[in-house]
Amino acid sequence: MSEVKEILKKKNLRVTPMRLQILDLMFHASAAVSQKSIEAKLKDFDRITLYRTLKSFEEKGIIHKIEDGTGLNKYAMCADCDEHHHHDEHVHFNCNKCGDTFCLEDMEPPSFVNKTKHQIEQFNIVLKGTCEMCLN
Amino acid sequence: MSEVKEILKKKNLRVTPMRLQILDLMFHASAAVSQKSIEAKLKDFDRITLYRTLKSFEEKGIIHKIEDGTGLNKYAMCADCDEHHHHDEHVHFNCNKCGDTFCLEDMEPPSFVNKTKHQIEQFNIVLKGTCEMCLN
DNA sequence: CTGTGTGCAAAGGGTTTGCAAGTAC
DNA sequence: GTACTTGCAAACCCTTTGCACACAG
Repeated sequence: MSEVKEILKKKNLRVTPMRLQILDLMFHASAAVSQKSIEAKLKDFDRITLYRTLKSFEEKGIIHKIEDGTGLNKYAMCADCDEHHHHDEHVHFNCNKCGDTFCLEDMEPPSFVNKTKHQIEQFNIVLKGTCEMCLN
Repeated sequence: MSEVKEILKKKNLRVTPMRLQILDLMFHASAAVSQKSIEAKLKDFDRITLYRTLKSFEEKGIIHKIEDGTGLNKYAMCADCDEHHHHDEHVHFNCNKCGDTFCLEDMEPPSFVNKTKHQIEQFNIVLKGTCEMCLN
């Protein structure tokens, strides 16, 4: 709990019980979390405020949004992002069976040689398949 | 107009004016089209029916949905899809300036060597940047 | 004390469902 | 004629906005 407290202070966000619990939940999650799953676990907090909380976390570079194609936006802690730039150009993986989404920090993103006439600046890659847990 | 008529017949969908016009629009579009842009061009048709039309086209493998990260879902004709399988594993490109999205049919998708413990089966790649038109 | 954060109510937007009338074949 | 398709109304869900109260610093 004290780690996440430090994160909030470092980003000049006020330390409130709601923020602590949300951030703690994400800090210890093994997969990216959807807003829905946060609501389910933290029932007593207001759903609308949760939108604002996630938005401010995202703006400060504490978390990043993952569009994994399931329709549900998910969020995960940023490894090295800040309010100026999101370094979220790593590969994401979404399991077709359990629906969980992970950041594949260890996987090298492919270099896109610019064969098209368009100028490539960023990219978003989501791999899909069966995750380690569901394979066994 | 006769090409799209053949497509509908081949997929066992009834040939109606609405379907012809929607499909014709997508057939001749240079970029993927959003539902909003279809509504703008085909004002006289019912918005709700358009949802169902796009859904049935997608289910029959005539078009595929592209989630380009703009929030607006877009659709493009499938090169070689059918009701059993979508071969939409080509790379997509989204322009930050004009917002247009293209299928990069010519770009070879990278082969993902399975370095993770998860089993990779499909992928979704969206490149972002500035398109040819906006560069000039 | 001051400004930020929270909760509630309401509004907004996109999407889906139900049903009767219309139309392709 | 029959089954599919359409249009309209209403419902549903997710997300945003406005505002008064509560609370962190």
